[in-house]
Amino acid sequence: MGVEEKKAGLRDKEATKCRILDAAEEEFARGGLMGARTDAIACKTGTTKSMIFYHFRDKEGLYQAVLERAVARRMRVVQSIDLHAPEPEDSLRALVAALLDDVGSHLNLTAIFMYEAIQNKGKYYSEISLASVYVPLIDLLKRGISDGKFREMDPLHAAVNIVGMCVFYYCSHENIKHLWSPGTELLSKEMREQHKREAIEQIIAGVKKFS
Amino acid sequence: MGVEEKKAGLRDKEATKCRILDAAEEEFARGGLMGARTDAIACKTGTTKSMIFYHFRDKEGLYQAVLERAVARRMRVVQSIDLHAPEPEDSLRALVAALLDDVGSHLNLTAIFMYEAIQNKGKYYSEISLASVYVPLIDLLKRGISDGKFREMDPLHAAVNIVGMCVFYYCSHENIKHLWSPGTELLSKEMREQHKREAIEQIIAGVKKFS
DNA sequence: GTCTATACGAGGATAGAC
DNA sequence: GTCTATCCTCGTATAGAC
Repeated sequence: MGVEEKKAGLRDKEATKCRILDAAEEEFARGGLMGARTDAIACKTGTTKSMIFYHFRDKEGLYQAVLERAVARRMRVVQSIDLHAPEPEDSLRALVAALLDDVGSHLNLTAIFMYEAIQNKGKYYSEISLASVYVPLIDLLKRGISDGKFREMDPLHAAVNIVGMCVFYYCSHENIKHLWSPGTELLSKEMREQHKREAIEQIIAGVKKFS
Repeated sequence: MGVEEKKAGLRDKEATKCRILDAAEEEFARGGLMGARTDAIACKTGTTKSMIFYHFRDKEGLYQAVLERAVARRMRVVQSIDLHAPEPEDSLRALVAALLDDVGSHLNLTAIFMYEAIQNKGKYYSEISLASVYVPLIDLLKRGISDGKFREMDPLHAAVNIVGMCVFYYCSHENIKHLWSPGTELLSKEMREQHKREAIEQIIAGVKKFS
């Protein structure tokens, strides 16, 4: 194998797999497992369909690989947050902010997670990977409740509702944009920042105890 | 045409269309426009594929018809609520409760709306139909803010976030069920009621002004 | 208004050369 | 490890009989 080829990634196994995964991520984000077309993926990679089946066995295998990489990424974001600040509110703000940033800057993954939920009913990821995102949030809410800083509430429902608030704007941005004045780009830096501020305040207000 | 045939709905145009729409609703809820298969729809109706194309021209036409019916239904729910109660909080509680009941008891429509957002980017419904659901909520929030009963906030973002909270639980129920103790059925009457209570309290707390 | 048969293209997957 | 050619099923859509 020539060095030039390796540099260009043309005959480098890992580089090729990565390129396929990137292209697949885009395509699965468009239509989910069912809607994605393998030729579309192949087309975007610059390689051929055969490479997909060679490296990932079949469409399902590719999907699983995409999903695993996506979950790992999201997991890293959640686990990078310090959840033991003295005030649970501060940790919650940090966690939600990080989640919103990640959701907003990786729209493909956000769409894929939503598809996985409604289309495949979570079949393709383990309970562990889902829990790794929710459990820190749930634990944080529990701590706030027992500290008397948060309302009495069911932390599971609250956590799910919080995640829902974080992702819904981004899942439906093309859909709801007409609510704003014409031409408003919901994914612009300014709008994303505004959404973050609004969502955080709404989430905090929703769980905080005002006594 | 014999009366018996008409009674059984076998040669009744409207009855047949309705049966197709019902079956299509189920199928589109499974995989969206892209993922739905016309044979699956035909199979569920008891009629044949040809009937679908006869009555609705093509798959897209059928999808549009399903969506229109769905939007009309949701619109009726929203418009049935009295949004001018003296206390905006009371109207908001009523609106959210009605929305949650409708979302939870028509899961197919809920999934279809989500698909329409992420898969088709709202292409298949008019701006008007979307607005008809959001605008009453937005107006209600505006009233609450100007009355000094709700926090200072952007009513558009808040409305989107509220809808997100209402639908996310139901969109991802199969996905998140492992967060609860094994065997918990998130769609049971009890869990739906609990989710409604929790969501309403979280939503109200999220917008209310505690001065 | 409904059914059967079928055209035809799309899409997932494989074989085998290089 | 990569490419070309190909197979074959599935799925949309139509034609035409009843």
